[in-house]
Amino acid sequence: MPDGSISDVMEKPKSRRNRPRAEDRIRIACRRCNSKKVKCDAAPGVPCSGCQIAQVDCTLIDSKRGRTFYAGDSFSLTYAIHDVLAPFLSERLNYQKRLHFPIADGFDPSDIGRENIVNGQVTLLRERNILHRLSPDALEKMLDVYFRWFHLAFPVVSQQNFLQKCLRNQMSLLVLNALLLVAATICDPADIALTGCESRQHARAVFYAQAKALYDADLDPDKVNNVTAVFLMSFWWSGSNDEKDSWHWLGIAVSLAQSLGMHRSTAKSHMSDEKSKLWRRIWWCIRIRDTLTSGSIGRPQHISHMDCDVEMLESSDMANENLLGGEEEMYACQMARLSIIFSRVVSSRYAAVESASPSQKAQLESDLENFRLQVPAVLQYKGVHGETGRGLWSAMLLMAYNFGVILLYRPTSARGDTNASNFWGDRPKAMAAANEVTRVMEDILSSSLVRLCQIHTIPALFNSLSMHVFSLCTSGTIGRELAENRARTCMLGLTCLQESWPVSGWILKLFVDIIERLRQVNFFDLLEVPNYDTIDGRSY
DNA sequence: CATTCATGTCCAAAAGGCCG
DNA sequence: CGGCCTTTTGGACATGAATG
Repeated sequence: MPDGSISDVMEKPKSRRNRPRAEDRIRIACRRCNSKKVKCDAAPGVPCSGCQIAQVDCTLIDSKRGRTFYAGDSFSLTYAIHDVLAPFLSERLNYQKRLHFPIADGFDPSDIGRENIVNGQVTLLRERNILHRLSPDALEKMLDVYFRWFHLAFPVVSQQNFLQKCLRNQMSLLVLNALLLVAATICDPADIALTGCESRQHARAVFYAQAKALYDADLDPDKVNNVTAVFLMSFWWSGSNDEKDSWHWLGIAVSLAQSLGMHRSTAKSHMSDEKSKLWRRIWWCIRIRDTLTSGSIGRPQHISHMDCDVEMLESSDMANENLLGGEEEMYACQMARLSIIFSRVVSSRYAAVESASPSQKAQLESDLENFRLQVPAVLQYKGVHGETGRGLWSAMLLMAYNFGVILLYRPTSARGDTNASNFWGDRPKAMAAANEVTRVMEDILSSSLVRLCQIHTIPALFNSLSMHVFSLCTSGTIGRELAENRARTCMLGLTCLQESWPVSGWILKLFVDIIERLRQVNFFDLLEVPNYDTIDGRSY
């Protein structure tokens, strides 16, 4: 054996690569060589020897080098456009009547492939070293919290179906983690320990990281799962410089949903009744959240009313989700109705281009009033019951309603040109709404259910706070006293809310900082701003 | 300029096919 | 079934754009 000497064998584990001469490497290989992973010698205009022998067309691969493409940031968008939207559009031509076709269908839950998908998801998380699994007890507890306190406001998953899949270990880890992110946000402080995390924020971060990794890796072929998960991820917002905030994830949810055609009626698409209902619920949840988010952070709405013809959400759509009373059942439907009006308030009053006419304004006013009148009796606010949580849904609805009222009526500074500012502003109505929000918050605070508040409580409170500060600057002694107390209640509410929603904390801090600065400049001497920088979680 | 990272090439080992 | 040849595939390393 002339060659197989010992030294040869010893060499093997190290590097037995004889410097590949960079010279004979070709710039771009042809398709065939590329797929076969063999050396290619194609020159411009001349087929490579491999293809010549095989007598096939020698075409160079479509290289991505030299193109401006940053995969990380826009990954989600890339997915939405290339993977979902493109096939949708290309098939659209021969698809006139039916709006939804099989290509958009997700996997059947009973699919054989489901196990592999779950395994693939676990593998990815393990590789990234971020796999965090809950004990069966903890999982059950968190799911319970989710379905008891969140699901009815945003019924984006089918409870029965999901729980069954959990038992069979076939649920999408993507959806599960997004769901746990929400559960960790609103669960009882005592439950956090069950998850094995140090704090609520830690738990939130853990579940978010897992969901995001799974989403980015694009491991779940079920497109509806992706929509659902991304929607739930929009409840994540870590701080003011987090680019991937609620608005970002919502935008993706909207985009993915629209590319599936969720914004269109499914009536003519021969879809199963159950699926049709689920789609309708998901779509309305996205819409509700899109308008409320837009109204609170002042960015444009993703969804245009004109593009949608999904039937209004009805309580029958919520069917077979086990309901305790009428209140929960009606909540989402009422929010859906409100979101339509809310959306118009935002787009007509706060559009970049002013176009609303007095009659449109009057229409909005009467629509809001009528909305309140038609709210079913079970959802009319009659206080919050601390033990059972009864009344919380009514409270949330009332908050959202008043949030809309404030947005519609809040007066603008009288300094500027008065024409434009007086057109919309109606201070007494805005004040009344702010006071009502404050009263409701007071009830919630004394019921110790703050952590269960929906996220729109924050902008509602914050807007009320602004109104109180407004009257603080302009009222007489008694008015000031009242306004001061109300402002304090709002701040207390916002402070408590930050336990669940960190956004609340930093918005409040920003606000307090600004007021501090104004005081120093002696614009007006304001209320004592309590120091909320450090919160011990108990005694406020 | 150095570093980082996704993308691309192609070596070499494994797997597959065929024949006597 | 062993030897020889072809095809497939894992993965080391090169490359170049983006970024520090």
